[in-house]
Amino acid sequence: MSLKYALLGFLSYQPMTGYDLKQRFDHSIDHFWNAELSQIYPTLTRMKEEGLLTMDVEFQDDKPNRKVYHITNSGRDELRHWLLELEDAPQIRISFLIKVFFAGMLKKEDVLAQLQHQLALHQAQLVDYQETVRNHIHENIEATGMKRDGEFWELTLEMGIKFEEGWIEWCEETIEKIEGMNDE
Amino acid sequence: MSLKYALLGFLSYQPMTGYDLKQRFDHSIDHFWNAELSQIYPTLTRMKEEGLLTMDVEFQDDKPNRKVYHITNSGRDELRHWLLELEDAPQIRISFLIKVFFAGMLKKEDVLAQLQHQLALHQAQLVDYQETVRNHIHENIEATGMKRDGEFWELTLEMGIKFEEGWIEWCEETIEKIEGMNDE
DNA sequence: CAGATCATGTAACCTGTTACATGATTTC
DNA sequence: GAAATCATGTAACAGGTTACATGATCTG
Repeated sequence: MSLKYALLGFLSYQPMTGYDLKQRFDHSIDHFWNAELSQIYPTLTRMKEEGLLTMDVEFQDDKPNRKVYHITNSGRDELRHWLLELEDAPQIRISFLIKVFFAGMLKKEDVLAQLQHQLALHQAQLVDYQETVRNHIHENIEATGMKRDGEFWELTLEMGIKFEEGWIEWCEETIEKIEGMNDE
Repeated sequence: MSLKYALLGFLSYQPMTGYDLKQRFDHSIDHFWNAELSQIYPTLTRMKEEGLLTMDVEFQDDKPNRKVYHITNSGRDELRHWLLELEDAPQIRISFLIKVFFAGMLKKEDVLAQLQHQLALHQAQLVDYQETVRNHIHENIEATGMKRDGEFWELTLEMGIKFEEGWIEWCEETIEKIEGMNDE
């Protein structure tokens, strides 16, 4: 249940609603984690029941009331404890590689179409990281003055960029190799 | 439902039992996909009901009967169709990066311990790919004579290696950066 | 006038993991 | 004597996605 800890993490910065948290996910950690509102809301409710959060209601006439969640000391302890737990290597699931694995039954041109498509996706993703995501992070650092934390935010972005660069290299190398195969 | 297509892929090579298929998963595609027997068995049953597979029972006295699954023409069509569908960029979930993102609240040495742990895991994984997995693939190519297919099997391994190299580089760079930070 | 933003949720579904059940044979 | 191999499964649970429901205000 990593979602819980991501929520605790953001709430350790400041009290927020579920809706606010979803925005933080979209703008800061989308490149390695995200969640839908339909998952966030019930999770916050459960975390409140567990004593990790408290909730204040801000009444609104025109919209549903804002439910502002605050982290408790117990929540802070649990977050800190989780952050210190050594993490296993992530397990990978890439259905695209299943396609590559069984691509022997396809014509060269069909495999190449797949690879060129992936290449384009990863090139676009890389640009998005280097521009949009990087800007979001920098804006956040300036808006909050959280310089030390910001260094860690940037490190996660660097990993995202490294991933995409790896994909792009592999796609390019693979396209060349396949072009060199004889299509018996 | 990529599991279905991975099963169809292996069964397009030759008829097999669920147990055999699990072994193929472990030895060939574990670095980007895997499944438990408890998921494979019911999936095969369902695929048979869908007409993608047929089943022969080989009676055994001492062990449960072997249920050997064969791919049907319909199964082959569905596999081929899926292989041609352009794939979206894989979505990533790396809980370790949540830890990095919120590492600002930790002491330098605690963050470094995490990173050194990850570094070691990825170094070990890389060696495993370069040795064990590569050997499995080569043995399979020799045992089956599937040279053209084998080229694609190797390409997926190359991607696994590229991933691990990326992780290792990032860990090393990150460890240096963090060592250079002042721990206020 | 359509679509995004704000703001909350519930319900059904899909995928995958863990635990449990059985049991003979082979290997260390 | 313990653990791995062969061979099948079921049941409960966890996590995440998609669809549905509501509704005002703001933006293009």
